[in-house]
Amino acid sequence: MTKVKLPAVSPAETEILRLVWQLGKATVQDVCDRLPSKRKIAYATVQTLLRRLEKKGYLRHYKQGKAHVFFNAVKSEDVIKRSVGDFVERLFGGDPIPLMQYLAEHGKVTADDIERLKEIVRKE
Amino acid sequence: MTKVKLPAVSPAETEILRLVWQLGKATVQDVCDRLPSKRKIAYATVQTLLRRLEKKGYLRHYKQGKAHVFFNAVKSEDVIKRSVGDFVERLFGGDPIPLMQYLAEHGKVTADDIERLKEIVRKE
DNA sequence: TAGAATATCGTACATTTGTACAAGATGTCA
DNA sequence: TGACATCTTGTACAAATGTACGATATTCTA
Repeated sequence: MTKVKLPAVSPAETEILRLVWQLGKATVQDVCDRLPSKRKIAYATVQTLLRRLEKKGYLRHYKQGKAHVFFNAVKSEDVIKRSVGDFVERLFGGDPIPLMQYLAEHGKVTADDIERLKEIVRKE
Repeated sequence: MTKVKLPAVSPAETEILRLVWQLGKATVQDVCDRLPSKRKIAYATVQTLLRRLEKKGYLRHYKQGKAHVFFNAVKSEDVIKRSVGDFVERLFGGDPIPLMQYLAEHGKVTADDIERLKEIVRKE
């Protein structure tokens, strides 16, 4: 297997990476535009984050006019797997149930949502 | 309200904090002992983490013999709320459902677990 | 085609984080 | 009481993180 371990994605990087996933592909400007208005962060900062994500191997880019268009270079599943795994490990000692309970209680989760989860679990 | 915003808890700190919660109260040694055997980390490092957690306001300690016994100083709920909130925000844009789905698929979650979640949701 | 926009690039820099050694303080047991 | 085992304290330090300025390059547009 050719699985080279990628460097960890920092929180701020994660935030940006997610937006790129969401957009499919995106320039620095695109990402800036999609940032929640609360989140005040300079264009240059977003740029640095994108650069770092590329350097770490999570993104790539091609040029379009003078702008760089970034796009995903790694299955987002993989990033999620690792992030969630890490997170659950540290905060819940690896047990996902307490996290799900917490989310059920505090996230706006409906009975329907749970019903759908049941489907998922059944299919294993 | 007297809610002073506490400094963020770093990942490594979170790991340690959780162990203290689990133990109720704990000396440096106690924490070291409960570390998963995979996790190789020096006594002194654990100590630093505990010191930092205390400085940040998450822990306190009293003395017992020559050792410091650390204990929780903030409702763990609060820490969890913030950590999970942050995490979900960055990786899922604030929507808890995809995370739950991910967990349902990849965590070892049983139908029973889901049933219990339903109870929780119902009670809102 | 010159200037206005808009991008990237190089660089910087204060903090935070993760990790830990060395020295000094303190408690314990023979 | 003195040696031994333990602890805490002070301190260090490299790497990662978050944030961004200034200079330079590249495109439009009037």
